[in-house]
Amino acid sequence: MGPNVDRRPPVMADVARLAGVSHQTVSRVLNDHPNVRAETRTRVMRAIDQLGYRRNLVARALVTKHSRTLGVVSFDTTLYGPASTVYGIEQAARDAGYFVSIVSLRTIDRAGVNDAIGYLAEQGVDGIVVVAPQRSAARALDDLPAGMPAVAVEGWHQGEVSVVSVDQVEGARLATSHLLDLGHETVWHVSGPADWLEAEGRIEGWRAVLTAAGRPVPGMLTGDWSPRSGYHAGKELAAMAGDVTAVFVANDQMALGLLRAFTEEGVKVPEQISIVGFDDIPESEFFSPPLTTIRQDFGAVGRRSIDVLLRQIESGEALPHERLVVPPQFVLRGSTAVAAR
Amino acid sequence: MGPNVDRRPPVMADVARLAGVSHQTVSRVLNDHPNVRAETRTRVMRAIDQLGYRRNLVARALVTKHSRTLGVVSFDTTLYGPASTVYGIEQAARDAGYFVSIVSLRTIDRAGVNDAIGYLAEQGVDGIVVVAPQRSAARALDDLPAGMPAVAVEGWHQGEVSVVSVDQVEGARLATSHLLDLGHETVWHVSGPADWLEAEGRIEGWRAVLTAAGRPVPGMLTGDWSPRSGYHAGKELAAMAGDVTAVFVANDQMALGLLRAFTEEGVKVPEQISIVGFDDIPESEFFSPPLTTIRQDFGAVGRRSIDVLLRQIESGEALPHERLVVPPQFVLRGSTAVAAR
DNA sequence: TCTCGTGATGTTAACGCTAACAGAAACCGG
DNA sequence: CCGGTTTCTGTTAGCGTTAACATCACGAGA
Repeated sequence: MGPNVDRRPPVMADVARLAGVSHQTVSRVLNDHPNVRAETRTRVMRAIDQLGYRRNLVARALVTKHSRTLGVVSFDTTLYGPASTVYGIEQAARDAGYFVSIVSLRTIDRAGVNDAIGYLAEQGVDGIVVVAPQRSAARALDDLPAGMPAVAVEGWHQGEVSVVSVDQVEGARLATSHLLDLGHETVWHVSGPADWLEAEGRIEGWRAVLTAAGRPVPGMLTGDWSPRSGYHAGKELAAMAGDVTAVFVANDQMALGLLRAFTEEGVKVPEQISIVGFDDIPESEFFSPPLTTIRQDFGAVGRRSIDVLLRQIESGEALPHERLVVPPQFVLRGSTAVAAR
Repeated sequence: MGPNVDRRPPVMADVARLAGVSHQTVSRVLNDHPNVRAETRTRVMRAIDQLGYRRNLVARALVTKHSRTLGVVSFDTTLYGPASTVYGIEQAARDAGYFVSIVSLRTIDRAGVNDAIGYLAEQGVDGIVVVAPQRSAARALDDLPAGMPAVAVEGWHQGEVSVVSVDQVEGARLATSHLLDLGHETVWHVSGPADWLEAEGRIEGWRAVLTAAGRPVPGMLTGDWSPRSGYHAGKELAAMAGDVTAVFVANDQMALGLLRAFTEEGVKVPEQISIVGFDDIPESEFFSPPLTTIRQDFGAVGRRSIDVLLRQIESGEALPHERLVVPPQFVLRGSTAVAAR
C-alpha cells in the first residue's frame, strides 16, 4: 500500500512534516499569527488541503480553556415561543463563531435545570443561556458553578444573573387597553399556568389597566397554553354570554381554542365577543377571524441574550447584572370590535 | 487566606491529594472500574464533593477519542416538524448519555450543509444527524468526512447513509383514498415547494391513488408550507368552486390558509369542499372545522434515527445502510364529508 | 565593523485526563 | 511454605494543541 496506510486522521505534525516546517508554524498559520512569511503560509496551506487536515478543537480547547461552545437549557422546544427563542440564540451564537449545545428538559424544575447546567459545565461550555420561563426553574440559576458566565431568558429579574425578556406586562397593557378603548366595560382573562413568569406578567398588566381605569376585575380562567385548555375556557365563557364582551387570552393557541368553542356555541367573534391573543404565531393571521394579538420578537430576545453573554465571556470579568427588555408590539386584526351597546 | 487561594477549579490531582491516593485511582472511581476497594472509593467520593470537583470532559475526550456529543444539522427549527424532530433527537440522545450540538441553517443548500458538517467534525462529535428534507441538502451527505457515522432524517434513500423518515407516500395515499372513498370524483392537491422530498413523496402518493382508480389527475397548486401560500391557493380553488369538491393539502398550516380563504369566499367546508391536511399540528383539532389530517410521529423519527446512529458509533464499524420508515396515521375529524351529488 | 532590535522559526512544556504497564499485597492450593 | 494467581494501587507516557521561551538571520544605526 501507499504511504498513508493508517486511516488515522492527519494531525498538525503531519502537516508540518509535509510542509517542512514545525508544528508550531502550522499552528501560527491556522491562528492568523502575523509573523509568518507569506511563502511559508501558502506552503502550509497547500499541505493542509493536500492532507485534508482539520484541526482538533478538543485539543485546542484543553489548552486554551475556551471551547467556543455555549450551552442552552430550555424547555419543550416544540412550542413556538421556545423554539423561536432557541433558534434566535443559535443564529446569534453561530454568527459570533460559537457552537451551541442544547439540553431540552421534559419537565422543568430546579433539580432538572441544575443537572443540565452541571452537564454543560463538565462539557466545558464557555457560557450558559437558560430559557427559564418558570419561577422554580429560574431559581436554579442561584447555584451556578462559580465563575460561569450565564444569562436567563424570560426569567426572573432578581438574583445573580442578567436577564433578557419581552416586556410581558406592557404587552398585556396594550391588549387590555385596546379592548377598553373599544368601549368594553371590562375585559376577561384566560391566563397561562401558575408559576410561569410570562403568565404572571400578563396577569399583572391586565389587572393594572383595569384597576387604573376603575373597572371591575372579573374572575380569571386559567389554562395551560394548549388549544384544548382554551377550548374549555371558551365553553365556560360562552355560557356566560351576555356578561362577557371582551377576552384577553394569554397566548394565541388558547385563543384558537376559544374561537373554536365560540363557533360551536354560536357566539360571534368579534360581533358579540372581542378576543386578543398573545405571541403572534404564524397561524394567527389566518384564524377565523384573523386574530388581533401581541407580537413577541423572539429572534431579538435570542440575539440580545447572546450579546449579553458574550460580553461577559469576552471581558473575563463578572459584569454587573443587566435587565434587558424587548418591547412587544400590538397587531390589529379582525377579532376585536367596538362594544355592542 | 485559607489554603485554596486560587479560584482555579479543582482537577483530578487535587482530589487525589486530598484523598491520599493517586490520580489514576480517582479516575477509576469516576469510571466505575471494578477493582477499587470500597473504602477507597468512599474516601475518593468524599474528597470529590468536598472540593466540588467536576471532571473535565474535554481532556477526557482528547484521550478517549469520544466526546459523547452528537451533531445535528437542521433547517428552520421554528417550524413544527423540524422542531419536533430535533426535540425527539435530543431526548433520545440524552437518554443514551450523549450531548447534542445543533446547527440550524438559515437557508439550506449543499454548501451550507457541508460547512455545518465540517464544523461539527472539527468539534469532535461522535456522529451526525442531518435533517435534510431537501434534495440539494441530502446530496451534501455524499461528501461526509470519511469514517464519520451519520444518519439522514427525512432524507433521500439513495447514497451512502442510513435514512429514517415518515412514509410520505403512504400518508398521501391515506389522505387521497379517504376522499375518494367519500365519493369524490377526484382530488386536488396543494403541494409543498419543489425540491422538498416530503412534497415529492406526497405528490407521488396522491397521483398514484388517482391513477390506480382511473380518475383524472387535476392540475396541482404549489405552496411553500406557509399559511399565506395556502390562503392564495384557496382563493384560486374557490374561484373554481363547482369543479373542486376535495383537496389534499400538503401540510396543516397551508390547510389553515385554505380554510380562511374559503370562509372569506363563502365556500362551506366540508359541505361544498372536503379538505385533508398533513402533520397534525396541535392546532389542527381546533380549526373550524377541525381538520382531518395525517399524523406524523416526529418523536419516533427522532428516536429511531438516534438508534441507528448509536448502533453505528458503538459498533465502530461501517454498518450496512438501513432505510427505516415510520408509518403515518390517518386522523378523521370534521373537514371531510361525503361528496354532494 | 559591531551591536542591537525585529521578524521568522523551532523547541519544550504544559493542559487534565485515560491507557498501559508495573508493582505490592493478599489469597490460594498443593 | 512456596510459586502462582488475583486484587488493588501507583507510575509513566501519551492524546493534539497552544504558550512561552529560545534561537537564528538579517538589516539599521553607531
